[in-house]
Amino acid sequence: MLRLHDTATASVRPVELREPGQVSMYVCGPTVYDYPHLGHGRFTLVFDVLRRYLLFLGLDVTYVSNITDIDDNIIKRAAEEGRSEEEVTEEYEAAWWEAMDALGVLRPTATPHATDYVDDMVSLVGDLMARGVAYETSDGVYLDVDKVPGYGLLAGQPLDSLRAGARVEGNDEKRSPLDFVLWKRAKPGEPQWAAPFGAGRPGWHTECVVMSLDLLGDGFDIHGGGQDLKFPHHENERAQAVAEGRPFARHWVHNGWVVVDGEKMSKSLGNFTSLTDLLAQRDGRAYRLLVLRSHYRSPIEVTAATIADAEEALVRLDNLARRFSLADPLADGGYVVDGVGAGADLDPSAVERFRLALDDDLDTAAATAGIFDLARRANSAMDAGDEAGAELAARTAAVLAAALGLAVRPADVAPDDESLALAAERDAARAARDWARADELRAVLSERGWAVEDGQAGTVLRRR
RNA sequence: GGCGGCGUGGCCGAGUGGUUUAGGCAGGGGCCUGCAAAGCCCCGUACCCCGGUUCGAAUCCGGGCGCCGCCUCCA
Repeated sequence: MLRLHDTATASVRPVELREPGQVSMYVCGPTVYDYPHLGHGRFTLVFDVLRRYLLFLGLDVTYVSNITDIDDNIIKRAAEEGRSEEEVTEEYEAAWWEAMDALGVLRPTATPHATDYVDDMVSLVGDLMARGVAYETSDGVYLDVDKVPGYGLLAGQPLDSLRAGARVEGNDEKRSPLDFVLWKRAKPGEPQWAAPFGAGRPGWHTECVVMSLDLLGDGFDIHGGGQDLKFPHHENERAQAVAEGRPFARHWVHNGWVVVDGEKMSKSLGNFTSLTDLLAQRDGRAYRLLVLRSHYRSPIEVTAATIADAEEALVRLDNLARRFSLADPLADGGYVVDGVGAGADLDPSAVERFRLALDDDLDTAAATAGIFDLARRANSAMDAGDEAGAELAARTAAVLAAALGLAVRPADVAPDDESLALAAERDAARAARDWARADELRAVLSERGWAVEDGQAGTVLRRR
């Protein structure tokens, strides 16, 4: 039984599904006006891992994640660069998917775009007005949060303190500082859609509630996102659903920050690091492993050193894959279904440990530790001549790693002919016990970027 | 100001009222090896400070110090 922390109750509790065997989850996606950063990488990895674990458990998962392709930042960016909003969103959405693929994040089941849902959003806003919970001002339509029962559930603090802390805005026709915009009237030259309450564009909080309910239905199972979305974004999505009388998410899951020098990494602080840049230089699996080794609700520090640390750890797993000629279970880009249930031959106690760890609020750190333990057991058994036991442990390690989306593979780049010739020459030298020549050739190969190991069949080359 | 979180061995980073070690990286010693690499074994006797509860606390409670976050666009 999977238990997850639920922001609405501020506790870890069992995930109770709307329909047995079926999981519906919605994860707030990016606003595509810039390249993705490390924070985007973290939340997509966290929820990818959750999704994969649900799949591993044999559940059907519908995973919806939106693309926000209309918003103030996009308009601003387009104006700055003298091009259309569409050109901006097209470029950055492409960069987004490229990064997701490099991270090995499974594509969502559905990827709704805000601009495809404007009609529905207009209907929702009109309905909220008709119900008397939304009102017009000179610049748009706002939700009257005082009319929403239970507003503040996700914020985790008294409404009064939220009000006290709310920024005082210049144009204040709002009835409460907590009221939020559902529809923004268009200024001249801005993208706009017709609506009974004036041409304009939807507010950010409106798109997610409309798209999630449309694609997943009332009372879907899990709604996820970064911590900062708890309030006001998710609170406000929920408020609209509540005002409509529709059951919303059953379980709220929020992941922790990426931290730089002890501070939250964010666009407003200007200390963010591009995910695209990271992936251009490093193995995407290293970032996944880094994310897996900490708890999803804890902050993680991402630096060159912590990435390098993860890369070294990955080498250990790749070496295991090489030693045991393990096939990458994710080679086809898919996911792993429960090895035991599916009849795969795995170490049952290791699988049990893995499941206990993940069932406990997705403790990927403990699950990952188990995988490294399996690696040691596999190597150890092999050294002791227990081939069957070794292979069982190794295979289990690879499958469980893959269940978390971590491909373990030899990762060997095929050596070029010249290097192979040098390796063959070295074998000849070794056969002739010409150690000086053999060492010399190792140095040459090393300079060509190969780690040289003496296997039973002779010189083995692998990329350093 | 309101609310919340954190402080673990050289580094990253889990976890927990005592019994069994998180795990990884780096470092030291050993085995293996022609020498290495990979692998295996051993090692550092960690838990911010001060009180309290308890047979026993790093883990619970109180106080202190330090750091961080949310309340505002933000994953």
